Amino acid sequence: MPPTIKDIAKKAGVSVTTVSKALNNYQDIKPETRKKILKIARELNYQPNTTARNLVLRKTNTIGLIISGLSTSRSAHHFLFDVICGINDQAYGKQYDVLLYGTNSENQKRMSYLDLCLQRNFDGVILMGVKTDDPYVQEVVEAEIPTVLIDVPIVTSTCGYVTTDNVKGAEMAVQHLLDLGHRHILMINGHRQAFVSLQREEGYKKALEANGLPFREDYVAYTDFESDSGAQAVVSLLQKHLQATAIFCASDLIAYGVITKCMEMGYRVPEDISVIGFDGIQLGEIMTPALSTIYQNRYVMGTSAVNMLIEMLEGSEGYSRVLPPTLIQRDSTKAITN
Amino acid sequence: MPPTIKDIAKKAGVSVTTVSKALNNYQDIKPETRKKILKIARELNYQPNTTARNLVLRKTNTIGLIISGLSTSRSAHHFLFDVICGINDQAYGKQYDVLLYGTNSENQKRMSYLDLCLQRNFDGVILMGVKTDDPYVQEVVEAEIPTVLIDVPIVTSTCGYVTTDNVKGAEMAVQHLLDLGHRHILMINGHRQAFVSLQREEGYKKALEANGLPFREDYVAYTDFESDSGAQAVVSLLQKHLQATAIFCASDLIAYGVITKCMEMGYRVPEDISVIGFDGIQLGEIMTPALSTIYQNRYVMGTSAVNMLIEMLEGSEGYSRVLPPTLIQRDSTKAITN
DNA sequence: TTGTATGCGTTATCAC
DNA sequence: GTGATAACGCATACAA
Repeated sequence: MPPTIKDIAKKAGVSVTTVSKALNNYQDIKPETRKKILKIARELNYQPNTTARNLVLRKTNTIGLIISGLSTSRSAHHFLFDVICGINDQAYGKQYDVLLYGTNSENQKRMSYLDLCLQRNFDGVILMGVKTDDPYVQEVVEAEIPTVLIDVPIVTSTCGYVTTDNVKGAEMAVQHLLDLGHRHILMINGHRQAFVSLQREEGYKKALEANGLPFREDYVAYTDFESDSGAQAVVSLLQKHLQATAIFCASDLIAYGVITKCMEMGYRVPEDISVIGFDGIQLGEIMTPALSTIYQNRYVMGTSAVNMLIEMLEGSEGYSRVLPPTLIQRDSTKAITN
Repeated sequence: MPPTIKDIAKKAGVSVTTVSKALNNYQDIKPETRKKILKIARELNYQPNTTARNLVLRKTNTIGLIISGLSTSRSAHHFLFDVICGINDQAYGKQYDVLLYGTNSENQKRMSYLDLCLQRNFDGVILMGVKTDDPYVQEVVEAEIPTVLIDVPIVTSTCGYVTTDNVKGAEMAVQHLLDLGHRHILMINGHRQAFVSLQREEGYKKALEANGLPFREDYVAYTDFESDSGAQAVVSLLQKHLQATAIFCASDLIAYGVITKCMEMGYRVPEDISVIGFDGIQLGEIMTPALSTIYQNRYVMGTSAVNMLIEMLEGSEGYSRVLPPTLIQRDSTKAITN
């Protein structure tokens, strides 16, 4: 049994009230008493019981980090890990604990968002990985528990979100290809249940139209963000559109699958076809050819989310924080030659 | 304010005891009473307050996942993420929560292992990423808190560990090179403060000696497991040992750095020099040439750790679980030609 | 089968 | 300055 304030009180010959006050730096305690109490606490190696503390203070100082699709997605870690690091570091600095809770679309049906949060007594939560048609997307606004969403654009008095400017990022990617002279640019998107897919497609469209080019639906294919499905998608897309000279991929992993498959099919990248990705994960540097891509700062997404959540915990309303993407030019894109 | 058992009791016209018992499936409750109570609980959307529960039960059902070097290491996620997924999945299935706690060597000095665990009221902890000279390595055995270490060989009544058989894995890697005819095999190891480095070096040594070859200290260089330092280390090592035809690297990232640098220096891989890694991360498939390596099942390390911890929580003593590595042959190793 | 009383470790109120 | 005492929400020994 670890020592409690009661043990300290007994040993010091004072009441628990006095001990509690001394330990919590109240000013109405005689300096000598405080000193004595602190000394005994140190001797006993006293550590306050967080559970008891949480109960009476009605605050757990705990952030629920709810991640949908944590384990199910093979590719998740490339994106998630840095965000988690950012969250962890920032939470640590602000004296908050992080409870990791991995879930998926199925489990979301079994336990409601509100129930989950109520049971765990989260002060607030950071929610990521949810799809547009996941139950939690609706429930999060009704629950009225301070929540920061990653990459899901919802703002209410208790909900905010942080995301990269995906529209802008996609525009930059496509504009980069246009600047290189490409006119027939395909897009291999993620799945339609991801907000970022919609946004990146919008950016793709905007860039084309800003340059007087038509948006063609049949230029776009959908995948699950993984390399395998990217590879699969590119085959039929390229066969249907032999005039294409460039491909914008909604993730670096898609781009990897696409490039590999293109080479298999006899295309040279970037000589015959330029490919650009999205994310800026380490993989892109390592591939041959090194991948041109749009970088999003995942670590900052994490720290921003924690900061926003804490602001909300202190009374602020939800808002949005949209981070700027960056174009990274490497070897998978090249000016068109003819 | 969320509803409590008191609210239910009032509404049902019974005592809180009855409610508590009904909710916890005690058998000495009249079926109708139970039914009524459950109905009201559902109506109010009652969720038990975990904090209060933890306090009285003296059990938090929470596993502390303490990771040293979570953010500091650029390469961490390749290894860590899968372990975390395994831990999360298994803990979820066994009704345990996972509190993520990232730390580093510095912070370990500021707050002792015991204090950290006492404050958070962890039932048990899974500890990973610690170096041989980190404070927690000593403190973990004194703390007497059920702990499972990842890749740190300590067994006491309250400590166990899970690891890959690194000696065996290294032997397999080196034997693979020997089988291909290589006789001058360099090793680029991780840092000396990692247990796995010591073990992999031992395996390297054993394989050489089993084949009647001498172990030469000057054939081994040390790095921080990252690609950059691998690249750096290989330069001087190769210059000193021009007869070398193969390199065993203690991580896939080191191998990547090594291969890149070798090519820069004009070597062909694997024609002039064979390179094998350790870990089996996705990067290896993507590199050119695709990396031969030793695969360790990180997800199972995670699930095993949770299982072991729960056994210990139920009274079992600490033990060790050593998982088998697998050789993956790809394109970075080749039979010697001369 | 149900209720009363007590305690888990802490903080807060208020009297002394 | 200090100390009873109640309260946080829940579980349980024991009495009824």
